[in-house]
Amino acid sequence: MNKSQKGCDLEKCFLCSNTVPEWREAINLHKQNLRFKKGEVIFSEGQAVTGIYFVYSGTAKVHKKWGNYKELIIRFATDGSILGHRGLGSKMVYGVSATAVEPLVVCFVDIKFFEASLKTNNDLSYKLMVLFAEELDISERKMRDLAHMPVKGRVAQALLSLGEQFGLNKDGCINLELSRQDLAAFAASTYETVFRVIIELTKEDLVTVNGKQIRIIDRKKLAELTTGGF
Amino acid sequence: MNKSQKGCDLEKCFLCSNTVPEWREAINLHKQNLRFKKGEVIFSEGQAVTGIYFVYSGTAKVHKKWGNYKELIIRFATDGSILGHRGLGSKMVYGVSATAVEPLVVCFVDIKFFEASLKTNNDLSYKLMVLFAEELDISERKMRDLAHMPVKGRVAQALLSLGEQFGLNKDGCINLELSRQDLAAFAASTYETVFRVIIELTKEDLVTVNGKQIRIIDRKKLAELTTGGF
DNA sequence: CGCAAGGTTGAACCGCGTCAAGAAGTGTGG
DNA sequence: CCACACTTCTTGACGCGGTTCAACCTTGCG
Repeated sequence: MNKSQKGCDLEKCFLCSNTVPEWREAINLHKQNLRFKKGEVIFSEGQAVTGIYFVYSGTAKVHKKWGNYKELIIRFATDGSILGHRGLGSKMVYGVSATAVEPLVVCFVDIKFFEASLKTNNDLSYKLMVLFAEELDISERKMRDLAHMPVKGRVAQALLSLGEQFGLNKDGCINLELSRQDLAAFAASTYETVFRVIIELTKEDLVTVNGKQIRIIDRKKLAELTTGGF
Repeated sequence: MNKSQKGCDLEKCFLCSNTVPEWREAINLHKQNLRFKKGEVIFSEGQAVTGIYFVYSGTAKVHKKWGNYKELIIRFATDGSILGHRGLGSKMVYGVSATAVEPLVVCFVDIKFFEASLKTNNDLSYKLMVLFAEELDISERKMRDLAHMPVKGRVAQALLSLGEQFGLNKDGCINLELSRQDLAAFAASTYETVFRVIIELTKEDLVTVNGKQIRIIDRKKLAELTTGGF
């Protein structure tokens, strides 16, 4: 982890880009830029909340442990995303962990200052509220998927949403180098099962694989796997 | 469904109880009291958002369909809860359904008015934001449980949280008459499996059953079933 | 070159969802 | 008050999907 005071463009974060200038100025006084290498932990489940992180560049996974060996990746945070905003609730403890999966630059904002801002800046808290409403929507959809969708559908869903979030590079592959381990944790399954499912998807010409890269070929048929057939 | 203009005590709703008087007065002009019988639908997944509902009394289940026959109950809404607040996001469509499981009285507030209030009343949007943060926390924990916890643990978790939310009556039973079907949907399992699990729990002296009533005997051991053994 | 870390594959096991069928309640009309 | 239908409960048997374990094979790296 490396500190620096320059290079952070808060405009990228939607919470800041359209909000009152006072907040931007104020946050510039209180922010602290932090860098994390791949694999470094930003914060951990159970830790006391110290502040909130605005992702400037790079990627982090937001995950939750089960036992000592299992985890579930809740979401990925990229440019403009916010990390640790769950600290706002009543109990000031992070409910999830965040770990860099690509070299990460974030702006750290002290929680006290952030809370104070929210209480005076209506635009800010309104936007955060809307953001949360959307995350809740996603979260509830995922809960249903976890409960009723077979692994194949969950992998398809995982690939589709990764493609949407990270885009495709010139080869048409998902623009994120993700270990199979992490893909499995994101699809809420195991390494081996995800492996086999991807082979299946390859044989059905829905995706192709070279190395860690996965290219989505038939988005439509993939999407069909994610419906309950209503 | 039955309309009436009196008998709704918004003080019960934490969003109103401590907020500025202007909002309480304004909402009293815009609210509409609605009654729903057991089994009646308040709103359905996919419908356009019309407004937001404050639960005054009774109970509703918030659920999501999968295919034509499966569903997942996300949560239960009781006195003081809010329904339909997910409509605040960008796409104005309810992502879940809400159905009364006990005779329900709600205050309906038009979404336009509610949005306008949020944009001018900072206290209100701040509180809603905090509420969402807490719900997100719960939602993410549930996601992990769904992914990694076996059915027995999920049933235990379901019973514990029902006990917490609805309290216990004089017999020590969970203070909610819930069909086994609904309990299964809440534990994200099937009728038969939940049935068998409850028999197991009975034999292990963690709960007792008479009819639809379930009494929690050993809260501590139940809670043990809900951990991954860290 | 050798070890470590991840990739690949097969086989066994088992949790739990599914189906089926009978029992026991619950309501309804005659 | 009984007969009938209809839902909810209860139990057994079965089998599939998916996790787990274990072994072997790559690949990268010091």
